[in-house]
Amino acid sequence: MSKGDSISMSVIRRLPRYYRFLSELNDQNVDKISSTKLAQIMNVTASQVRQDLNCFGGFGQQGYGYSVKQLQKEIENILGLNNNYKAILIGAGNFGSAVAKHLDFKRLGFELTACFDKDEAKVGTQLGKLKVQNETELELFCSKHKIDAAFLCIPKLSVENTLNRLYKIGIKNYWNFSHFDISAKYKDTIVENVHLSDNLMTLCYRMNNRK
Amino acid sequence: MSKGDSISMSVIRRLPRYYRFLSELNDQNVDKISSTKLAQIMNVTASQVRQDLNCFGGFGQQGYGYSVKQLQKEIENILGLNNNYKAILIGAGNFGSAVAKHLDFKRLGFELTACFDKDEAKVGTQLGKLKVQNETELELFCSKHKIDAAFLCIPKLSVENTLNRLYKIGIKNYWNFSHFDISAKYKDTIVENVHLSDNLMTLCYRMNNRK
DNA sequence: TAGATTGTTAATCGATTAACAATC
DNA sequence: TAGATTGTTAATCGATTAACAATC
Repeated sequence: MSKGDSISMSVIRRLPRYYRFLSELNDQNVDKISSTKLAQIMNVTASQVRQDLNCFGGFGQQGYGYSVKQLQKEIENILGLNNNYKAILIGAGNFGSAVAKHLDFKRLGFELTACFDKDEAKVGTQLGKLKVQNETELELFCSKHKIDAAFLCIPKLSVENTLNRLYKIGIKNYWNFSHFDISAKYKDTIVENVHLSDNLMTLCYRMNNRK
Repeated sequence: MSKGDSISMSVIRRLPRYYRFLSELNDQNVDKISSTKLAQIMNVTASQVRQDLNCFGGFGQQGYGYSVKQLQKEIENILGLNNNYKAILIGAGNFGSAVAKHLDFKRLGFELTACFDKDEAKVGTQLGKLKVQNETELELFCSKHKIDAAFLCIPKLSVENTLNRLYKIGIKNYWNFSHFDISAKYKDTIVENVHLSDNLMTLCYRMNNRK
């Protein structure tokens, strides 16, 4: 794997985990680490650590290891966490509120700029630092602000309609909490799905099949 | 792959998705489906569908296909969704509440029997059908009810302490929303992690690397 | 220099896809 | 019976691990 080749999703999905462990090491004032030690802490093989990192560049130094601070910074850049992508949240229900209030978007590459809901009762209420807006104002708001992504915390049946509107105004990156299969129907989109119920069913399977 | 061999996690994690699509087909009163058509709908290969299903048994009929209703039922049993595993939720914050209120646990193999929080202000408040209990009553409650799993919606720093208590009373199956690495430190546990922030960073990476 | 540890190539392992004989 | 589609084996592809020469 040489730089420039496209990176496999297996590697990409491991990056946030490297980033987290490196941040922790940095907080503990560890300043250098070898692939062997990092692998131990993270419960993976040293080979995998070196292979993964070398997809993006030679960040280490033979005979020494990796500088924790530098490596953390490199991964931060690879992930693009400094982008401050402008995002809007649709759906201020249970999950929408939890997401809005709980996550530190800034540190994750995003800035949450607005929340929308179609329930009149929710419109105008405060959600963290934001005021819930009426979903009818979606297009107007987005024409005023350059929005990069939408977090969809609405029920499956509402998704298609909302998606048509978002897609039309050029918002094509989604964080999707519903079971609506976005990428199948909307081309040129980037979708990350959160399927909590699939996850819970998997737990059920594994409990059911404990040896 | 013959029945009895242990199933790979890749296959296991696809089961809930099969289950969802089959449920939908069944709701639409479709009563038979071929691996080819199911594969089309789900955007996978027909080979994969047949290989996956045949890990568990020969549920189809040559020249005909699969009975939707029967296949759905089979996967329901494989996943163990009729178990009604008794679960408790720890942490009635943003995510804990959303989880408690939003998910239909019964259909996912669980029954949520209690919620705990250590914040006195939350104790006694209503969370869906449950009343939030003081976390100090954890052991007492669990000694009275046979609890199978715990949903951990508490911050990383609280996890270790709570986990010690749960582990001691024999609760070893966890749905973990924190970044605390449970399986590394607690043996003989089954853990499914929900790492929302990793997921969001992955979205960031992919936006950042759009070709 | 000697020791350590990377970057990278080669070997292995596992997962996905293709092919087709079995059979409804 | 002929057509369709499974169950299953074999081929391919990709991801992980091992090994080691390069080098700090």
